[in-house]
Amino acid sequence: MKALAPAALRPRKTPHQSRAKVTVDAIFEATLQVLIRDGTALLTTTRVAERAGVSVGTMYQYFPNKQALIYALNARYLDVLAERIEATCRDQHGAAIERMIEALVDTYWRAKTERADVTRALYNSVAEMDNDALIQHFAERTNTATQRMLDSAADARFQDPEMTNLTLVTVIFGTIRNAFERNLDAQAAATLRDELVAMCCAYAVHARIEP
Amino acid sequence: MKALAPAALRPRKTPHQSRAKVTVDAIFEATLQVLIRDGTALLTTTRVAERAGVSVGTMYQYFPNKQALIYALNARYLDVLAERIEATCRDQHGAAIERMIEALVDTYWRAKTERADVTRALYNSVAEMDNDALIQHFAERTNTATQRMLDSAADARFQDPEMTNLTLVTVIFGTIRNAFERNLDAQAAATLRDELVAMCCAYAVHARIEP
DNA sequence: GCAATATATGAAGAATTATTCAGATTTAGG
DNA sequence: CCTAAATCTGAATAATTCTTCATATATTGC
Repeated sequence: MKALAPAALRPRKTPHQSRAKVTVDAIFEATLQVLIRDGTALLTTTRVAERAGVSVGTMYQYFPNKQALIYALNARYLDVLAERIEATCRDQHGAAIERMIEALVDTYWRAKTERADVTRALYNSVAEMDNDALIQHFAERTNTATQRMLDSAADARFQDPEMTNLTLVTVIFGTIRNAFERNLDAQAAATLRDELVAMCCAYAVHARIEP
Repeated sequence: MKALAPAALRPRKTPHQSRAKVTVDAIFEATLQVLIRDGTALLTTTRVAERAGVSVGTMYQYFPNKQALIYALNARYLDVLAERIEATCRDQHGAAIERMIEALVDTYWRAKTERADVTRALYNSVAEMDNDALIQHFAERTNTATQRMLDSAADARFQDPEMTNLTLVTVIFGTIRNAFERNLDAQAAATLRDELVAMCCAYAVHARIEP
């Protein structure tokens, strides 16, 4: 289900032996750590290799260039995030609309918050590459999942289900990102989270076809 | 009202003669154009100087380093944006809550959309610097403006005005950014915009103290 | 145990780029 | 018109960094 990367960013080869898988994982983990500790500007191939405990050449065996490495790291992250969202949608299949919204906000909020350093590091890294394809792919995946969930709501049928879905996901994901950037204290963050849920629930209820 | 930049990013000197002002403006404009045409990775000091029609040395007369240049460019952009938001808030002082929200969404949406290439270029450029101070300053300015507007609403008084304000601006700014990233077609974008307004209005009406 | 294949090494090469500074040119003000 | 201050120039410097490749080591399947 991974997004197909642009030619210049596609991995060179996929590891077959188990030690190679360990190596690639180490490289990913090292990249993330360097990104967190030193930031995008200081992310060099040698630094990554050093931290991963491998030589630079090894990195170039799997990634054609530095960009491809960052691209793959983000693809990996978005893949996990999309999976979590899909899981939430499956869990809430057939539930009440308000529970769906609560669960969706909860999942996304947690994903962004629980490792804030990772989130921040990856947000900052995307400038290094053409991330349109990634975002587009992520949007399609999550849209499909949330749409399917919404269509199954026990207590609601919508006038324009596609639009209701688009509005909800854009508001939820956008708001959470913006909240994240504001560095709110725990108190304000928690309240904002609740307000967001309430707001989306009120919207969804109004967007229903009158029962 | 500009944010005070971190020491290492502070401009070296401010132009006094008129030709110097022209130069600095040309440098800013050139930076923006290179950012739009070639992207962050290809933004080099020589390229900027070339496009601005000045020598590299001139650039270093006003900015201690490349980062400072990008920082100043973003500060400039956010300053204009904040001014536009403040103007909108002043215009709507004492109006009905729904008009306020409509106007706020309109202003921010327009600012992001009307020069999408600029918006995109600057979004991508922020990874090159420590932009926390900028975002924080921007948030404070706009928060104050919208709070003052909201408190003056002709038809509403709120239980928790600060929280209502924070929720509204976070939802509005966050949603618009996310919508922008989704590359929606004009049709979907327009509808989403309307839905956002409706959603915020419904929220605001519910957050009122019962009249 | 032995090819064949996969994986790892890291010094060397090539290219790019940020930044400086000593000197030239222009402007302002008296 | 003349001096001091402001502004501009751009070749040279110094440092960094990506990427390659010939060689070495490890693993697999037979």
